[in-house]
Amino acid sequence: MPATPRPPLVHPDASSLSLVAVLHALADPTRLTIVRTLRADPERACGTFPVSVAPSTLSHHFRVLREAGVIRQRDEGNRRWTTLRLADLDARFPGLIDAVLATPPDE
Amino acid sequence: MPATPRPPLVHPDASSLSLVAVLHALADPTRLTIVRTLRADPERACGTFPVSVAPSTLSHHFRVLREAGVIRQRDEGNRRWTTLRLADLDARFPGLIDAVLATPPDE
DNA sequence: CCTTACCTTCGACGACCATCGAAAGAGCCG
DNA sequence: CGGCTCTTTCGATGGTCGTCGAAGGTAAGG
Repeated sequence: MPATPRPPLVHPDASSLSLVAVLHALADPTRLTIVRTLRADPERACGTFPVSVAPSTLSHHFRVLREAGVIRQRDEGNRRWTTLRLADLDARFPGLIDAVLATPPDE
Repeated sequence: MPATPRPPLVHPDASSLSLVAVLHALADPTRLTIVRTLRADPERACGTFPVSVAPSTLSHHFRVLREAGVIRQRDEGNRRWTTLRLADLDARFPGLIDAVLATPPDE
């Protein structure tokens, strides 16, 4: 039995993003840390984020962000690379992600 | 026993608003309708919002918005008037509330 | 004083959420 | 093949959320 390849990641279209879903995805401290980290470093592997939660919990947060359209992920070998969908977000909700990212942490 | 007057409403300072709390307050369809209605009409009584939930549920949503610093409420006679804290929000999170309000409903 | 209007609080209920550990899949390398 | 790394899925758990109805309290007016 041949090994099945990784199932392709699903990402919502840029034009179909839901405001409530995006706001909900951003309304969590851990996910906000992920988004802020991604702004500084455009592409990171999953295991390299400065968050203190279990790997399975981190995977859950990536799924929430991905299904809301906040991040895009692609597989390369053993790693899953993550990027911010900055242009898509700004086209759909102009100024929103900039306003969120302009606020420093711990405030 | 004399009747006790209405307890004063508590509102967080403009400088102490939490980004996560504001995003969470906005990440709900009913509360988003309240905020959008308030943009068109600067001051409304609680019972005059075009939402289809029970009065007790509406009261709950007002509390979430008020404690996050999104709205301000004042009592006058029997009615409770609600306003958007637009200036406070824009001073604390520049562009955020504008970006949210720029997105039309049902999108 | 009694009634009506307005809004809130309380208690309850079902749904969802953030979190974890255990297990497993896919890829890479010796 | 065998082991190691990276990441996900599954099941469970404790907590929070949105919702409602019932009850209550304040205000205004007959």
